[in-house]
Amino acid sequence: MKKHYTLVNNKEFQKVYKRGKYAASSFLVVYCLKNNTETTKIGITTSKKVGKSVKRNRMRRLIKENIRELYDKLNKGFNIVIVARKSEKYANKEIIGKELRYLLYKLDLLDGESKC
RNA sequence: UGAGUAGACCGGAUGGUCGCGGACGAAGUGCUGAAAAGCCUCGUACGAGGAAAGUCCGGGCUCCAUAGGGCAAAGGUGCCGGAUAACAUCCGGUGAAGGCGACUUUAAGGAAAGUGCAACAGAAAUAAACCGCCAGGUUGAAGUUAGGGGUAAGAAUUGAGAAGUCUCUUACUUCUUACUUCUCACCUCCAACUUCCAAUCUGGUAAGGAUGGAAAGGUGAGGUAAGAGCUCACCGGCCCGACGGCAACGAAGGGUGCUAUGUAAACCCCACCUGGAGCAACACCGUGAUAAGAAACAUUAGGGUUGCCCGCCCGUUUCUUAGAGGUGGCUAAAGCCUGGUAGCAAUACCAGGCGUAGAUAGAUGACCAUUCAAGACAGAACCCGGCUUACAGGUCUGCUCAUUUU
RNA sequence: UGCGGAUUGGUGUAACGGUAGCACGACUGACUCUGGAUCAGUUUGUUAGGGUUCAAAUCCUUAAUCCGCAG
Repeated sequence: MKKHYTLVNNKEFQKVYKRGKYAASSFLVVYCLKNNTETTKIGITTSKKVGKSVKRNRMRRLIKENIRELYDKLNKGFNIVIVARKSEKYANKEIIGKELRYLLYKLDLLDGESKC
């Protein structure tokens, strides 16, 4: 995931929160909004509710790792924000990946082929 | 062998595939650009901690103020010596407390400069005199002794008188009176003395008195009217103190019967220290993204509000206000490792070597295999020195105590 | 990142270093045919650890949680 594909400014995040669709599960919340370009930009936030810095970093890395695999399959032209809700001790890549794919499919961002 | 105590160290390892960060190098007329350079691609080595944490202290660095120093305020520190750039840190020592011991803990100046506070309880709280104990006076009560007076009764003796018995006398008996002696009861007066008696006054005393954190040295003996350092012995205290130590302080010895509670982490006094703000500081380049408010226009359409309704939100242009963004600061530093010298040590000096993350929404992850003790606490954000707090487990060393054997 | 403040029963709040109080709750009983109201009673405590003090909610210190302000 290269740098210029990530959301940076607080304003962009606020736009997505205000005007976008969302879908939630027990671990994650995904927001999305059309941005009228050909690239998809992704932002990840982990609030302090998740835990201390080690837990927050762990959740962010797991989400990143999953996004790295799914990035090419996503429909283009969206701003996506992924929020981590809570961290479980035994959350690993598989569980996060399942939920992420389910949520993206729900928002029509993912083709039906890779649905699980 | 067991129990304990002090210190040092480690904080999963190895290999493979994919991925991330900055650095260095290389190639390509691939893209942008006038160029420098940047992006893209490939390769190389490197890439979180003992606490990176909390932000509790101290500094470097930057800006502001002063451009000379002092005072006050406010805050801090507080046994002594040393180390250090500095410190509330560290090292060594002193005193005190705890432990059989190794050892541990210690904000440890001043209470005779002053002010304040000490609830409740208790007789009394910083000062004695409520009870008690003792002595003396007064009064009362009781008792004892001695004396005086009165009333009533009895016994004995003596004297006198009268009567009776008897022929008379003597003698005997009875009665009355007086005196003496004895016994007993009651009343009264006066004196003296006594009291496991009571009241009150004066004085002595600090032994004893349910309390309290604290009651003004403790224990024992003598002493005393009762008591008391009143005296003595031991212990404790205070003062002086040869001598030792740079100092805190220790201390042989001598003197003194000893009047002075605690609290300064209450105010305070004394000594010393501190100008303020912080890398989101600051410097440079720079632009028209964005936000807020006002006015005008358009529309009741569409979208969002996770299924429906109500309600709410979302547009364009102009003006005003704010100033976004990027680069540097940014890692070579009071640095780390090894050895030597000085020092008990903290540490200092010398020599050699290494010079080791630098992100900017924030880089360390995923999967597989092997192995073991099955991996805790936890993620750099300008940088150092400390402190504090969290932490699975493991390794090593010194010392102490107990038991067993020799 | 820096600065400041707070923490007392279930809730809101008092308390000079000296017995932790008040109101609303909750529970129990009485009254009532029953409930409400009323009356009587009970329960629940200083964020945590250490220190100073004879004695800490209060003073000092270390930690935890929460809130606010600046940029």
